[in-house]
Amino acid sequence: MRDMLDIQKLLVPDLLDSMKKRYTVLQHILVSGVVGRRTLAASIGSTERVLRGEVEFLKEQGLLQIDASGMRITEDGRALLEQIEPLVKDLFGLTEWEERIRAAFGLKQVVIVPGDSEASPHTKKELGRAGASVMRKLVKEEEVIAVTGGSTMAEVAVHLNATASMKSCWFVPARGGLGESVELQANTVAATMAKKAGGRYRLLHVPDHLNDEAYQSLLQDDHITEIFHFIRRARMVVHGMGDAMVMARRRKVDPETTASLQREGALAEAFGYYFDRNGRILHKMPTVGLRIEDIQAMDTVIGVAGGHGKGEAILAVLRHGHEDVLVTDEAAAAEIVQLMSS
Amino acid sequence: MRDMLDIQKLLVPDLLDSMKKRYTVLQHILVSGVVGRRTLAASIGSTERVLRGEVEFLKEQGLLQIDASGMRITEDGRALLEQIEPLVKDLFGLTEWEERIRAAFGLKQVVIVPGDSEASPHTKKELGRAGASVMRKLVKEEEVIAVTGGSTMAEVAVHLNATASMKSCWFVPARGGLGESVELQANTVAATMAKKAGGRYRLLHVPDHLNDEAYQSLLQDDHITEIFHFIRRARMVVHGMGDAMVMARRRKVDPETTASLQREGALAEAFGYYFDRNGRILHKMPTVGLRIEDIQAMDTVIGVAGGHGKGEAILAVLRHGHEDVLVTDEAAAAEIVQLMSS
DNA sequence: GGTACCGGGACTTAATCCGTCCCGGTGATA
DNA sequence: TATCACCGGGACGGATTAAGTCCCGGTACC
Repeated sequence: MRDMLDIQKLLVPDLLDSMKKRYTVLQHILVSGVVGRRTLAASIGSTERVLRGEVEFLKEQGLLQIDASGMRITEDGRALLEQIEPLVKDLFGLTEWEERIRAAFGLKQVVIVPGDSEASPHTKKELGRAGASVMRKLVKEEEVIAVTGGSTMAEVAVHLNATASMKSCWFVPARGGLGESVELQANTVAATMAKKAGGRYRLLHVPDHLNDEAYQSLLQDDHITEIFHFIRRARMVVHGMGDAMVMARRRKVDPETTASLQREGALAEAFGYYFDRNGRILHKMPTVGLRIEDIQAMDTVIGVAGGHGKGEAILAVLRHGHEDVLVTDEAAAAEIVQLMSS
Repeated sequence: MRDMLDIQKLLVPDLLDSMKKRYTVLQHILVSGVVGRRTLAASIGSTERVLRGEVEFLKEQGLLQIDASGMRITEDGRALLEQIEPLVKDLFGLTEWEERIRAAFGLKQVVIVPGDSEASPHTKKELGRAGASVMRKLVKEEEVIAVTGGSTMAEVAVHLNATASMKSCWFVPARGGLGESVELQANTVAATMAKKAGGRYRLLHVPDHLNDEAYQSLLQDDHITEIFHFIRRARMVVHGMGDAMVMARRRKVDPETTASLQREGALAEAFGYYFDRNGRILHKMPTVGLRIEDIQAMDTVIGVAGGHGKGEAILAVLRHGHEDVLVTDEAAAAEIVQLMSS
C-alpha cells in the first residue's frame, strides 16, 4: 500500500493535497458534530469560499449532509473516515513533521521520504531522488553548485537529470576530500551530476586536511587559487551530513585531532566542519574549498541525509542555523522530532 | 489496496483519471523511445497544449527528460512505470469494461464496482453506494422516481441521502410487488429512500400479478387509479435485475405461468417483466404500475445489479435496449464482457 | 545544405476559482 | 414571545489558471 502512495505522490501530488484537505474538513465536522461554514473555515484556517467548495463536493458525494442548522457527517462519511484514517496518518504524519522541523529552524523547505535509508536501499534511492528533485526546483540559470561527497550525495547525483537551467550550471566540489573512496568523493559526485544534468564541472585535486605550510604553498599555485575562487562563486551548496567520529575516521584525520574532537563533544560533520550538539563549530583548520563564511553567505544550502542514527547529527547541523532546505528520511526525522520535543 | 483506491475515488474522483493520463503519456514515451510533442499528442488523442502540461509536469518530477530531439523516459520513469503496471491493469481494466459496455448498448454511463456482491457484503454495500451516487447525480427537482424492490435496491436506499433536489422528489414503487418479504418490497424501498432523501413517497398496496377480472375491478377504485397515474408521471426509474426463474419463484408466480416462462427461455426479470436472452419481453400480463411503454418513454432508466451469475440476466435486459445507466460489480461485468465477445 | 520535426515562448480566449457581501431562515436564549 | 447570532445559499466581479493557436530558432537526419 505504501508503494501505491509513493507512486501517487509522484504522479499526482496535488490530488493528495486535495485529499488531505477534504479529509481534514470531514474530520473536523465529525468531531464538531454540527457546525457552520464560517465557524469551520475559521477553525480549519481556510477561507470561507474555498471551504464551501469542498463542502459542496463532499455533500455531492454523500459524505456529509447539510441543513439549516449546519453541516453534519453522514454514516457513509463516518465509515470513510474510519477506513482512511491509517492511510492519512501514514501519508500526512510525515507532512506534519516536515512543517514542525521547518518552522523550528526557519527553513525554506523540509522533505521527508518514508522509510529508513540505512536499512533499505530503496529508501536511500528515494532520498536521492527527493534531493535531486529539490535541486531541480531551486536551481537558477548559470549557477555554480558546490557539492560534497558521501553515499547519499552519490545517490542524489544519480537521480539528477537535464533541465534547461541545469545545463547552464557548473558543478564543483565544496571541498577537496580525497580521503574517501573514489566513488564517494566530492569530485566524483560533482562530475556525475554535471554529466547527468548536462552541465559542466571543475575539480579540486587537493587533500582535505593540510597543515599551514602546505596550505600556504598551495595558495601560490595560480591554477589552484583560480579554482578556489571559482568554487566560492557558488550560490548553492548541496551537502551530506554525518556522524563526526565516523567522518573523522573516514577522512583519516590524525589521532590527536580526533581525540580533541572527541573531547570537545563533536557530534556532526557537514561540508568539512565539525559541530557539537548545539551547532557550534569546533574545529578551525586551514580549509580547502568553501569556508564557513561562504556557506553563511550562500543563497541556498541544501542538506541531504537520512537513516536511523543520523537524527542527532542532522539536528546539530540544523542548530548551526545556516541551512535552507533539509531532505531526510522518516527514520532520521523521527529522531529529530523526538529530540526537539525533549 | 483496492479498498484504499475506492476511498480515494470518493474523496478525489479525478485522481484515477489524472493518474491514467500521466501513465499513458509515460507509457507511450517508453515504447516510442524518443518522440515529439505533436506526434505524441496525435497518437494519444490529446491536444497539443494539454499534453504539454502533462509533459512539463512529468519533466518536473524527473520522470522524463526533454531535449531538442524529443522526449525520452528517464531511469526513474522507467522504474515507476514497471512498478505501476500491474496496478494500472487492475484499475483500468474496470474502466475499460465500463467503456466497452457503455458503447455496445449506447448507454449514458456504466459504473462497475470492484468485487463480487454475491460473495461479499462489502461489495454489495459498494454497489448500493454507487447506485445512490448515480441517482444523486442524475436526479432533477420535483421529480417522481419509481423504484423496484430487491436486496440490491434496498442497499441503494440505505445509501441515499438528502440533497436539495432529492428533497423535492416523490418516491414511488414501480410496481406493487407484495409477493416478497416486506423489507425487500418496492414499497419499502420507496419509503426508505424518501426518508433518507428527505423527500415524500406514495405507496401502492396491490399484489403484483392479477387476473384480468381483479385488474378491472381495481381500475374502478379512484384512489388506486390516481396512484397509477401518479406513478406514470415518473421520469426516472431505478430498478434491480434478476434471474427470471428465481424471481418467478420469489414472486410466487403460479406454476403454469412459470412453466410457460421456462419453455420460452426466460432468462431475466426487471421491473416486473421477463426477458429472453435477446431482450425480448416474453410475458404480457395485466400490469400493476409502470407499463413497458412507460419505461420506454422514461428520461432516465437506471439498472442496478451485480454478483457472480447475474451477468447473463443483465445482458438480456441491456439487449432490450431501454437502459440509460448500468451499475454493476466486477463479477457480473466480467460475465457480461465475456458473453459480449463470444 | 536543405528540410522536417523538435521544444519552447507568446498571445488570446474561455473557464474556473475565489473573495466578498447579502439575504431569508432557524434555533437557542433572554 | 421577541431577539439575535449563526446557519446555508445566491450573486457577482476580479484574479488566476487552463488551453487553443501560431511562430520561431535549433537540431538531426537525409
